[in-house]
Amino acid sequence: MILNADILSHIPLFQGITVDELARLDTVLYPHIKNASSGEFLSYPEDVIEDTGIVLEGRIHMISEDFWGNQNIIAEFTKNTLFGEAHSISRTPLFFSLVAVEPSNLLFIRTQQILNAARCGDNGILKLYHNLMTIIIQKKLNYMKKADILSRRNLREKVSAFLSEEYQKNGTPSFTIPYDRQQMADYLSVDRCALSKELSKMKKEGILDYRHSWFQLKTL
Amino acid sequence: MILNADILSHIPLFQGITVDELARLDTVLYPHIKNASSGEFLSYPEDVIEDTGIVLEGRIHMISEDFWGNQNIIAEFTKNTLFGEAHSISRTPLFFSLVAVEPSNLLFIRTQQILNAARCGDNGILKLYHNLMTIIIQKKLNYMKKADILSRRNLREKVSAFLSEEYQKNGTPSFTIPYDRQQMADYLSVDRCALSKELSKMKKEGILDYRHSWFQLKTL
DNA sequence: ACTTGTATGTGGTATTTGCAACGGAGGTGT
DNA sequence: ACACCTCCGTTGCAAATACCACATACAAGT
Repeated sequence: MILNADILSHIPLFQGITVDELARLDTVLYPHIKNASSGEFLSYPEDVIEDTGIVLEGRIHMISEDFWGNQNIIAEFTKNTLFGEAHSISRTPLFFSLVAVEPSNLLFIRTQQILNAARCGDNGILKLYHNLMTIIIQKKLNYMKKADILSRRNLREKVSAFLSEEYQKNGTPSFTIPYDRQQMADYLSVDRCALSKELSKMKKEGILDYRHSWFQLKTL
Repeated sequence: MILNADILSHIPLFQGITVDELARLDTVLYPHIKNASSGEFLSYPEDVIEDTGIVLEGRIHMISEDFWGNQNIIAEFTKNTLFGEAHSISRTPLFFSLVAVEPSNLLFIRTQQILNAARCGDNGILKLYHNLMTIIIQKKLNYMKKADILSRRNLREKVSAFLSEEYQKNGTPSFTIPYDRQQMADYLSVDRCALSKELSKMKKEGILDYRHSWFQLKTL
C-alpha cells in the first residue's frame, strides 16, 4: 500500500481520513511515487495534467515565462503541500512550468477519481473532496490578498496593505512576520533597499515601529 | 418558489441542474432575494458570512481597506457572477467590504447547505458542489495570473506578461483584448500615460504592433 | 578576541513611473 | 459643417524607485 498513514498524517488533504478509508483510497486514487532530481522539469506550459502532486520531501517551483522569455517564480511548494490540483480538475492547459529545485520525493494521485468517486457517496472520498475544496479556497484567498497588495500604486501603500494583512492575521497591532527583509521585499515585488528606506521613513513619521521581523502599527 | 429556471439558466453555478432538482434545491438552500440600493454596504471587514451571493442585476464592489484607511477595489461582480462563496465555506472573517455600486438585485443561498447535503448523495447538490468547485478554481487561476503579472518588476515586464496571457487565451499572436487603454492600465495598476508610452516604445522596437484593443506580438 | 558571514540600513545616482496639460482622431448629434 | 465628447498618444517635469556601494549590527565559529 502506497498511502501510508504515518506519512500522510501531516498532509492537510488527508486530515480526518481513517485508516480504513485510506485503504480504500489506495485502490481508488492510483497513487504513485516519483523521485525528481534537482532541476528536473515535472511539466511544461500547455500540458494538460491528470494528477495532483504532493511534496513529501523537497521543493518545487512554479515558473511562468512570457512570449519573449522573461521568467517569474509564481509559487513555491514545500513539504506537505499540494500542487497541480486546480489544473487537474479543470483540465485546462498549464500556463507555467513545474520544476524541482531540490532532489524531491513526490506523491501523485489521480484527481479526477476524487470527483468520480464522490458521486458514489463514499465517505472517505467526500472528506477528501471537502479537504480539497478547503485547500483550494485557502490558496484562492492567498492569491487574492497578494493581488490586493501588489495592485497598490506605490511602495508605501504596498507596505501598509501587507502589514495590515499581518495585523489582521495576528489580531494585535504588535506581531512578528514570517519573512526576513529580503523575503518581504520579494513578496512585495520591490527592491530590498527601497523597502528598508520606506520602513525607516515610516518609523520616523511615527506610524509604526519595527526591528527585524517584529512590527508594531500605530494610529496617529 | 424563488429559484426560477429562466433566471438561473445563465448562471454558471446552476448549469446542468434539472427543473426537478431545482425544486428540491429551493427547499434545501434557503434562497432569498435582496434589493440593494447604490452605495449600500452588504458586509464589513471581520464579518463571518453564511451565504453565497449571486448578482441577478446590478454591480458589487469588493473593497479592502488597510490599517490607516487606504482603500482598494479588489474585485467587481456583475450580472450572473458569484461573491462570498469562498468565505462562506471557510467561515473565516472577511478582509474586505462588499458594496453595491448600482441599485442591485441579489440572490443569496446558504452555502453550508451545499456541503451538508452533499453527504446525503443528492444528485442535484453534487452537481452544484462540482459547479461551485469549478467556479472557485477559475477564480483562483485568475488571481494567480493577476499576481503573476503584478509581481513583475517594471512596466515593460507587466505589459509583456499581460499580453502573453492574452496570447495564450487566443492561441494566435494577433488578438483583441477585452479592455480599453484605461482599463488595461487599471488591471496592470499603472498610469494610463505611462502605459501608452511603453506600448509606443515597444512598437518602435518592433516587438509588437497594436491599434486600440488589437495587438500583434512579434518575435525578433 | 578575532574572523567570517549574513542581514539590515543608508547615501548617492540613474532610471522609471506618475502626473498634468494638451492635441489629434474618430464618433455622435444638431 | 459644426460643436461636442471620449479615447488615445505625446511632452515636459516631478516624484518614486531601482541600483550600486558601503557601513553597521549581530551571530557563529575558531
